[in-house]
Amino acid sequence: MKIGELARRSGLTAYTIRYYEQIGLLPAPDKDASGQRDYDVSILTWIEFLGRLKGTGMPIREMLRYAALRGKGPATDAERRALLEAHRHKVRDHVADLQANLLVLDAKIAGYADAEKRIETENEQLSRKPLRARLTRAR
Amino acid sequence: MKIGELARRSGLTAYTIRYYEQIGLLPAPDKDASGQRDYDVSILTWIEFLGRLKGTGMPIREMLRYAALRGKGPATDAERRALLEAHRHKVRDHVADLQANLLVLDAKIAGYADAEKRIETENEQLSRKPLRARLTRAR
DNA sequence: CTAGGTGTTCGAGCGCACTCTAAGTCAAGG
DNA sequence: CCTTGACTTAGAGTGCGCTCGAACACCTAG
Repeated sequence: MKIGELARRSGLTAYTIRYYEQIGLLPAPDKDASGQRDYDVSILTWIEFLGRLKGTGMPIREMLRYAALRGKGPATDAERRALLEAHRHKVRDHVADLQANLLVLDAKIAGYADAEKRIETENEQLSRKPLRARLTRAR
Repeated sequence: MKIGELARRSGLTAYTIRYYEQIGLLPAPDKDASGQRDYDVSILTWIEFLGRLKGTGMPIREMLRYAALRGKGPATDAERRALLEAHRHKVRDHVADLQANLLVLDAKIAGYADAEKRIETENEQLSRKPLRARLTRAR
């Protein structure tokens, strides 16, 4: 698989794929006779996992640590697991934070909704008499 | 209140406070005779609210839109409310996303845990005989 | 009177994660 | 053959949100 196809299939741009390779997040693939990158499909699994880490806000530096451990083989399993667990903790905290902030946001929105209602009520009260007057006059 | 105290009380740095003022996120406060910023405590409420928006990932550009509406008075209430509601939607989606990614992370971690258990079991099996042998010899 | 601490402005610099430009190579199709 | 399009490299540029440096002004305590 050449870089263009990998880009299409992974959702990354070719630029990003080369960048990830450059910083060591993706392993350097084999190159064909004319120097073009030739990827194995298995890279997609790794990219997808990286996407999960990124999707949970893991900075690239930390993904690099994980990638480095992975490169060293199964002896690093425990360390990798610890890294993921630590990250999971952070993400959970972050989610809790978001939810707390959402509550405040909800309250603020509810405040606007109330204000709107009060104004509607006032308008009703203001228009009740003129409305009747109009109807009366209409007869 | 001078900028240093506001920094302490708001959690922002003085640098950030000036920056926020510069981009229009904070209103320009009165200046005293020698040109120093003199803040009203009420600014703290606004800063705290900005913190909530930031805490939910709202980009500064959007906070600026909100701040601008706020500056135009209560006529913009409906628009402000709409802005907040749209943002709330995004945040909720984001939280859902995070949680989905967390599930994948959990599965990955569980995978490491399983691998570890399998190895422990193997070690147990490998060490069972020698262990007994040792205990037997110890008597 | 002077040293230290806090404030001022303006513009430059930083860390992150890409994103793109330039100049060139190469394979396949018309 | 020649064009087209996908690829290659090194390095520059972008957008975001700060963060800091330099040079200077001012107040307060010793």
